Amino acid sequence: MADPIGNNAAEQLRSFVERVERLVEERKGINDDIKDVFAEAKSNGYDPKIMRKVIAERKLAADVRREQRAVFDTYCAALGLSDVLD
Amino acid sequence: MADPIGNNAAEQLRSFVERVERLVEERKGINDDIKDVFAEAKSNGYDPKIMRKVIAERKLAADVRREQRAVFDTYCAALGLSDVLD
Amino acid sequence: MADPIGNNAAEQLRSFVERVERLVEERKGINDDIKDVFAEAKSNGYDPKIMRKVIAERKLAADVRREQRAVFDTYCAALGLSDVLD
Amino acid sequence: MADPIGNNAAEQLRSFVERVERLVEERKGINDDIKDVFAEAKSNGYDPKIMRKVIAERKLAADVRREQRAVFDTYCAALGLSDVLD
DNA sequence: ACGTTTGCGCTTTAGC
DNA sequence: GCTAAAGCGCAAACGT
Repeated sequence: MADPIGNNAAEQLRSFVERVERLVEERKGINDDIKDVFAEAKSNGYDPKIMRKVIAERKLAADVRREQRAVFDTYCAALGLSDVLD
Repeated sequence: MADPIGNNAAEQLRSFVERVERLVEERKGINDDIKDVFAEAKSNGYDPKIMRKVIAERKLAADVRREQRAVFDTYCAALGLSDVLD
Repeated sequence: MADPIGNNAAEQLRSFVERVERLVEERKGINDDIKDVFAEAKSNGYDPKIMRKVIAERKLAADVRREQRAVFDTYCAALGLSDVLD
Repeated sequence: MADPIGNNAAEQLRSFVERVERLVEERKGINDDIKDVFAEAKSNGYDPKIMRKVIAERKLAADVRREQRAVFDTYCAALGLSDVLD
């Protein structure tokens, strides 16, 4: 039986949609894992709320560092320097 | 040298924090993957916006089905029936 | 004594913050009022839980109507019609 | 025409429901006002995100103070002291 | 009075 | 960069 044009397209679209749905499922799983870790930490006497603050702080610090590094790299490139911090 | 009390706690806390940070990283990776799929679909001529609508619709339908199934199970349990749809 | 630059800014910021805090207080007051109404209704023999369901239902209906109206307006605009329901 | 029993009840119920709905409307208005204040602050160069943090901090401080005051009052009462901080 | 469950507001994230 | 939407934590409310 011949494969009508449009059928392939439908299959392809279906494939894309299902790939996204699969990834969303995975993401949900990870979110659940995160909740589990906080719950476990809490049962060990740590305050989840404060932990979140700490994590946010570390993330911010990392972002700042990344940004400074990017500026530094830009300057090095502008000056024709090989990057000494590699 | 002995391990002072409090040090273990610090290590444990650090472990929890890093586990969360690792999971957040994974989640970010998945988000990127999702974006990639949409980009690929778009380059194949599919409209990402409409795809999102379709996915949302499918999710909603799945939720409704899940809900109906839950009600059905409740009724079966109430009637002392083994669940024929298992 | 002169008013140093930066002091005005601090005052302005303080003003914004306090306005928000005042509004949050008002909101809390309203929430308390709502609780009072439910309590009064309950003491008159009405079931708060069912009342909440009714209110939610009415809200949902209103939202749906609003949404339909938005779609209608969109169509009117698309067709270059002045909106007859204004 | 006589007023059947139950009609008064219906009116009363309707009154309660509408009072709640009215309060919910007011609350929504306040929420909008809060958004407006943040928007205005932003247009004056203040960062709403940081403002929120500041407000949360102040609230926390106020709560702590309130809590300490409550404990203090309790102790005063337990010791038969009139509360010197009134 | 406590634990469970639902609704609300906030935060964060993604798209435009 | 801004605006809209989804996910999350939190708090109040109901049942035990």
